[in-house]
Amino acid sequence: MPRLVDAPSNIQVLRASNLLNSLSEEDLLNLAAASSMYHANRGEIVWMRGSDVSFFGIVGVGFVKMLRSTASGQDVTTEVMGPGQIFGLLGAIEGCSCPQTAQAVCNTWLLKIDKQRFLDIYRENVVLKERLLSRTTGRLRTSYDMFARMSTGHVSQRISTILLMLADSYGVDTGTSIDLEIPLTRQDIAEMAGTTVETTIRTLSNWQKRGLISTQHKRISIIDLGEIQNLQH
Amino acid sequence: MPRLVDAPSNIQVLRASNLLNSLSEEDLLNLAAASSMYHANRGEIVWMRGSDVSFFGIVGVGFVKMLRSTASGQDVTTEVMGPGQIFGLLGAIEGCSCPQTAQAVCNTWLLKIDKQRFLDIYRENVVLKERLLSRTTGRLRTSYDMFARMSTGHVSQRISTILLMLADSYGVDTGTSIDLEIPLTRQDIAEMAGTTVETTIRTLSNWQKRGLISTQHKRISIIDLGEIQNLQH
DNA sequence: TCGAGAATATGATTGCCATCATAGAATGAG
DNA sequence: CTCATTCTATGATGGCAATCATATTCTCGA
Repeated sequence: MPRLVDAPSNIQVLRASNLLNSLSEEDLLNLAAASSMYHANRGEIVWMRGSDVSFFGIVGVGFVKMLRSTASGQDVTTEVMGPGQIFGLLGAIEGCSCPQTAQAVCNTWLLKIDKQRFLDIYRENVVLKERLLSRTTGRLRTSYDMFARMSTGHVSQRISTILLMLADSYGVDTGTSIDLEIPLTRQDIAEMAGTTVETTIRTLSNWQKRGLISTQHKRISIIDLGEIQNLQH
Repeated sequence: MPRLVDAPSNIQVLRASNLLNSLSEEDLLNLAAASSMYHANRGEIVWMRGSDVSFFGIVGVGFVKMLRSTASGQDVTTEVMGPGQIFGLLGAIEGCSCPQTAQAVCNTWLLKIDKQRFLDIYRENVVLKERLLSRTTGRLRTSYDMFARMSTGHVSQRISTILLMLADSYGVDTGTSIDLEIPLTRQDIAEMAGTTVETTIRTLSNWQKRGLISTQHKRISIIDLGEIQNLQH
């Protein structure tokens, strides 16, 4: 499979992380040396839930989704990580295996960072701890928010919530529309909204006919943001 | 309204918190002096979402639920806090208002702790920061887990998940059954499961007829744990 | 360029669950 | 003890969405 994009450098990816870029130059170089760039093909499982890996990851180029399998076998996506975002770090610090599965949404370059080397730096760095707490608090808040929205309401409300969340994180405002940078299939969106592919397709098709969004394969653009927001009520 | 239970002492409640009990005796007494015991009647709003309060709380006796109102006006309960548990702390540290509403599930004694006094202690205490991160990480994990279970599956699966979660936190194993210590109405459970009262009543009635649970007013006992767990599949 | 496979699309049908309506039971405050 | 109020219970009904089935379109790699 072709690697459409060149690999970024280790240090480049580390600097792009707004959690780690507070580290000293020395620590950054140290970490860069203890890391390895890895290319994951679309759909590739970066790691499986419960497996004990010696690294955590930062997305360099591309996107990784974190998902859980429910008892009934259905996959549910909890988060989508983009460039500069870290995944699997909390498991590394707590010393337990990551409870989620990480899967590449598209062809992705990611930096695998050695847990041990990071922990050596982490243990002595109070600022890093504070930042991490702040980041974790934010995620917790978002999670509760999504939880409240997802556990109630109709499918169209849930899907609109997902679109708006994605637009918030990975949307590019072109003036006439907000384009989502992530190549997501209807299946991907269905897994986030906790519904089926068919229903997702029907919903998005309907919105497209009404001119609220436009889609070209896996690329979605929000045209009528106000109306999408209204759908949440 | 009668106060069925006597108020615990400030220091007693502080010691019951497994986050704060690592503090020095001096700090604990200091905090105790900056706190005030408060009695909330059943249904009373301890604080409203978005309001800026100068304290966070620890449950002494009773239970407090954290809830959010969705755009459609429906309330969703995200967490239930029992004796020794802290709520509103993250908002205090981040310096923003708590994004959730706190409401007493039953007549409850809670300790209101002054934010500022706590922050003075917090800032200098690395161990406390680590513990808080650990606690927050755990909550995040639980939240994602609930999210995955709640955003998919049938109502009976969702309600069984809620019962099991409650049993895990507040269940007392009597040998023949697991009794939930929290007095919850069907409405309360419905708000946690993201469904309606009627459906919750039907589901629980059905389980009671089948001998899986027994209920006496607001008290629920799980009789056939295995079968309730099976319902999740 | 072409073909296999993935992704999107759409119809038909079933069934779960929200909603509305109403009634009975239990609780607790005075 | 009593009554208002809250809580539980249950029926009837309609609609939304899951499921199954089947095309059609689109992508990407050979």
